[in-house]
Order: sequence, then structure tokens, then C-alpha cells
Amino acid sequence: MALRHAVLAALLDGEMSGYQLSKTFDVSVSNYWHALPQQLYAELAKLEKEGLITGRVVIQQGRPNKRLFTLAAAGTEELARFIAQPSRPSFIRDDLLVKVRACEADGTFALIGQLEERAGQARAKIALFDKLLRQLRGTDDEDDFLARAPRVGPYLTGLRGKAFEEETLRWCEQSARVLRLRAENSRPRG
Amino acid sequence: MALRHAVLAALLDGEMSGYQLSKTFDVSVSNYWHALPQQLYAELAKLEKEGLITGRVVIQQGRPNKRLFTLAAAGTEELARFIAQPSRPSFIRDDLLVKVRACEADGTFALIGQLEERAGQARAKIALFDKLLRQLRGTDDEDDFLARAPRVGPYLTGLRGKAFEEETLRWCEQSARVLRLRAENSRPRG
DNA sequence: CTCTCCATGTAAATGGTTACATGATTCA
DNA sequence: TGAATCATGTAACCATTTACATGGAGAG
Repeated sequence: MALRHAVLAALLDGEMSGYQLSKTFDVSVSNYWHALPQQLYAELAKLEKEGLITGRVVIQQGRPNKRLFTLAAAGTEELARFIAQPSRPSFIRDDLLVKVRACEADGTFALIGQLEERAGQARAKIALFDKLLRQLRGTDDEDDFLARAPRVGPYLTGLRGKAFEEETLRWCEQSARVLRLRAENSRPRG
Repeated sequence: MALRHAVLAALLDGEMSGYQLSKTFDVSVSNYWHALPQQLYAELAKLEKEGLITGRVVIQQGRPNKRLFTLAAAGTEELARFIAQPSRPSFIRDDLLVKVRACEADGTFALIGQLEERAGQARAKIALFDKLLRQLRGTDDEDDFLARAPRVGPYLTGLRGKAFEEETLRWCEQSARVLRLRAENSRPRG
């Protein structure tokens, strides 16, 4: 179990609702930790009960009320303990790569479509990361920001996310090209 | 559930025991699908019962007997169906990135060590992927191999794995450098 | 008038991890 | 003499996904 630590880490950026948290997980955190909204709501409830975070209700007009959560002292300490512990190996799971590995001559057609779709998603994520990084660094150049900003964690993970998506894009394009070429070459010639 | 498809895909390379499969998952498959040996043994048993693979016992001297599994026709068809379906988004989970995101001034020390450790693991994996790719392509150059080899799936996923580890290595080195620099700058000066 | 965003959850089913169990052989 | 490799599993526990449930506001 370590979804809790991903949640605590996200709350370092300030007070957040479950809904906001799920958006954050979608865009920036998802590149190193994936979780569904239901999990986040459940985890927030547990963390509050254990006293690692504290929640307060905000009443809104014209939209549902929400609960905002903040890190408590016990939560900060728990994060420090977590950081000091050895890390477990990273965990990846990707259908599309299983498919590419399995792909034989037939079935190539559907796969090329999926590679192009994934490439499109990667382009969109690269744009999002670019925006995020620009926002974080403001007017500083990158080296200055990394040397002097109060917190660099989110920037460093953003760099990793962006690089990951760029690599994904490059690979999807290459793989689609290879599969297309092979499909053409294996067609009977007129 | 789709561990089954990763298993079926791996069996395209030929007959394998649960033990061999767990080694394969460790080295090449792990870059897009992670699974423990116990899961693999359980999944093989299920796949055999459902008729997607067939097993045979090989009696050995000086070491335990083993069971070798082969894809059955129904297994190949199941793989084809799987490839035609839309892919789910990829799933990543990495403690180390959660820690980097969470990292504040203190606790930096332990983290730098973990980044260096991960960098070392990445270097080892890059070497493994290089070896794997060289073995697969034999004396061909890469473009020829990708254009003409009977199966390119394992080569393409190997390229992705290698690129991923290279990016990981680069990022770990950069992050460790940044954190080290900041630790020095924030130390009281003599 | 339909779709998306906001906002929060519960319950059942599936899937994954941890701990345990065994035991001979080979390499350092 | 201790560790790693070969080789296969079971059982209990934990985590995650899928399906369900609700409902007003604002945009196109």
C-alpha cells in the first residue's frame, strides 16, 4: 500500500478536494501513479480518520459542496518516513506493448490504428507537461529555477513525465511505420 | 484481467516452463508488464484448464521436474481478439517519483542514494536490452531486420524498454545532481 | 436539449502481494 | 559453508476495478 503516500505528496501543493486531487492525478501524477477517483475518496477518508490529514467542508452555491484536505503534522512525518525507506521497483503495465510483442502478420491493421491513437495522446500530454513546467518556472530559466526554487519536486517529476511521453511518441511513430512497411511488402504484387 | 495475454504473448517465442517464464518477465517483459512467479504459475494452470495452452511434463535428473507449455489454437485466437480490442491506458507506478515529488530540503540525503541506486539498475538493464537486441537481429542491421524478419514484436518492445531505461538513467542523474547542488547551497557557509 | 463539469461516495467482484512450504545441485 | 539456481505451488490478506447512485449549473 502506498497510494496514501502519493496522496500525501500531492497535498504538499496545498489544500485540495477529492475531485481536484483526481484531476491532478489525471494530468501530472498519472505519469508515475495511477488511481481512480473512487480510490482517492476512500483513501482521503482513511487518512483523515488516521489523523494524517484534516478536512473542512466548503459550502458552495450553484454547485455541490466540497471537502478540502490539508496535510497534518502526522502526515508530514509519515511522508518523511516513507522517503527514508528503500523504494520498491517500479511497476509498469501496458496493453499496447503486449500487443506489439504478440503481433504477427495478420492483425497488424488494428494495431497500427492503436499506435497512432496512442501517439496522439502522447502529443497532448507533452503539451500539458510543457504548460505545467512553464507555469512552475515562471520567468526563471530552468537551471536557475532548479537551483533556487523553494520546491523542485513537482518540476523534476514533470520533466520525467514529459520525457516519457516524448519517448512514447517517438516509439509509436517508429512502430507504426515499421508495421505499415511490412504490410505493404507482404501484399501480393500486381 | 490481462496477465493472461502477456503470458500468451510470451509463449509465441516457444515452449516455456513457469520458471523460464518468470525469468523472461524479469528481464524483457518487465518493462511493460510486471508479475510475480506465483501469479504466473496460477495463470498457467488456469490457461491450461481453459484449453488456451497445453502442458507436458519433462523429467530431469539432478534437478526438479518441470512442465513446459505451448500455445494451443484457442490461445492464438484469444490473442488475435485481444489485439483487435481497444487498449486501456498504460499504468505506471513508481515509489521513487512519488518521493522526488514530495522531497523537501530535509530527507534529501536518503533520496540521492536511492536515485543513484536506480541509476545503476537502469545501466544494467540497458546492457541487457542491448544484448537482447543484438541477439535478435544477428548480423542484419536494424532497418533490414525490421523490414524483413519473420517477427519484429519482441525487437520493437526491446527498443522501447531500452529507451525507457536510458531516459530513467538520464533523469536519475539529473535529479541527483540537482538535489546535491541544492543541499550544498543551503548548508551554512564557513 | 444534450453533454460536460462539479462533487461525492457504496458494494461486489476481480486481481495482486506477502508469507509460507520444499529440496537437490552447483558455484564461490 | 553459505548463497544462488532450478522448480512448483497454496493460503490469507490487501488493493483495484467495475458497476451503480445522485443531481444542479452552464455551454453549445
